[in-house]
Amino acid sequence: MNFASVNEQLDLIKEGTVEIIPLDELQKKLEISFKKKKQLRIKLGCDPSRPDLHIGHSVVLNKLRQFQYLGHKAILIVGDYTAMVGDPSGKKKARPQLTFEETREYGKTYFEQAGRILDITKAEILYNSEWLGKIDLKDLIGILSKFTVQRILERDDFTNRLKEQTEISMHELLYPIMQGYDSYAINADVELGGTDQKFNNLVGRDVQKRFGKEQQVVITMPLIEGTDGVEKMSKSLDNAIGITDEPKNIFGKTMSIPDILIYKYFELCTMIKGEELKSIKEGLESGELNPRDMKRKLGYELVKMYYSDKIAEKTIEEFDKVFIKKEIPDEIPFIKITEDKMKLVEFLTVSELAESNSNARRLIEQGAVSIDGQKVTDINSVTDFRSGMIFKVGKRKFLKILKQ
RNA sequence: GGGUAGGUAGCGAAGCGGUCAAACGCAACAGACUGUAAAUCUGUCGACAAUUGUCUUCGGAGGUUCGAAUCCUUCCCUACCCA
Repeated sequence: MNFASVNEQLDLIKEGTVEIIPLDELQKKLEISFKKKKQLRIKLGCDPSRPDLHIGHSVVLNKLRQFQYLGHKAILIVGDYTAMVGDPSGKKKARPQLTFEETREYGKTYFEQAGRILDITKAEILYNSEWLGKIDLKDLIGILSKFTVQRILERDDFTNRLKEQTEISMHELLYPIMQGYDSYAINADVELGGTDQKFNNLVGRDVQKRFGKEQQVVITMPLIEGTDGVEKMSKSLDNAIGITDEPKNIFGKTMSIPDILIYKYFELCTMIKGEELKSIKEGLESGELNPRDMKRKLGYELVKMYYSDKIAEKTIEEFDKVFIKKEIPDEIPFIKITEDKMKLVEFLTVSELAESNSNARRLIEQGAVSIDGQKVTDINSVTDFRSGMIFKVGKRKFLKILKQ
């Protein structure tokens, strides 16, 4: 294994990070690793309950990939133990407790998706039930006695929640310690995480210290805003660009982000680095580069990352066709129809172009529905089906009729 | 164990006996416009039926009333204070 020089590694690692705590320890670790030709162990914890990854998750995964590229060992920890215990912290609905089988299944999905970014074959994959499951109450009390309530409550989240009077359940207080114990159990040299994980990851350092191990370095990465430009990217807020989304959706959603987010996405979600990245930043700031064009490029890069350059080109073409030239895309989903005619409202609902009959009527009233380019505004209209007929609802829903 | 404040549509948050399918904000959807699924503006945003009608919703279950999200009983859940 040949490593790049320590300084080269450091420069690359620093890119895009928020904090490296502490930086000099990282340098030391890299020096030792370089001398002894020994891989550093880079830990990333993943939550098996939500296996749909989006490009917000990719920020940290990209960093992990970079470590792999530099020759280090990526270690993915699946938090199956915590998932099996079940986290009831959602306000009203207790999250369902996952079974062993489910955690394995979700874990698998996670690796499948993370594998689009990482070289999963070279990563070490561990389930924290392996060691957490063996801790009995006596051990746990021993571990807990090394921490104070004050220390755990220091965390901003908890302070805020106390202030805002939202509940904090007991096990949430334990989670940082459990996560920290993972670092101890696997001898992590570095732990990666979003800035929201800073506290947890720092507790990892404490646990390692208490148990007489070398402490890990904590690297935090920014959280990115979702396509709305305001809230943190998250699937439940419906502002996420999923890495398994269809190409046209990855591209389209990218085109819908506010201009201020363009650079951030380039920096954190694509593989563009160094000079090229810098010129994008400067071009956008000076106004030399048209934000629209940069968004196109961003969308292209993202589709390329998760699919291929060919598909990315095709996606751009289709986008131009539909949204700029207002034409019909090449590939349209189709529906097989046996009836000769049907009320339009009813058809829109059964074909799922509209959610309900009421919704279908609204869409027609709003002029959102057209058949073969002819706008339909009569909510009582009856459609005679013909093979090849094309329905358009709103800007981006198309459906072709195949008569049988 | 005692007390207090609460649980309202995807979220946040009004309403506190009829004019409540429920203000307002955000999100979402549609239209216009454009540089794009950006910004801005306009409209829509429970379901069914259609031109203002019916049905199901305001933590759950009962009850009072011509009439309840609004009052009563009871149960469940949450936060805070006291013990």
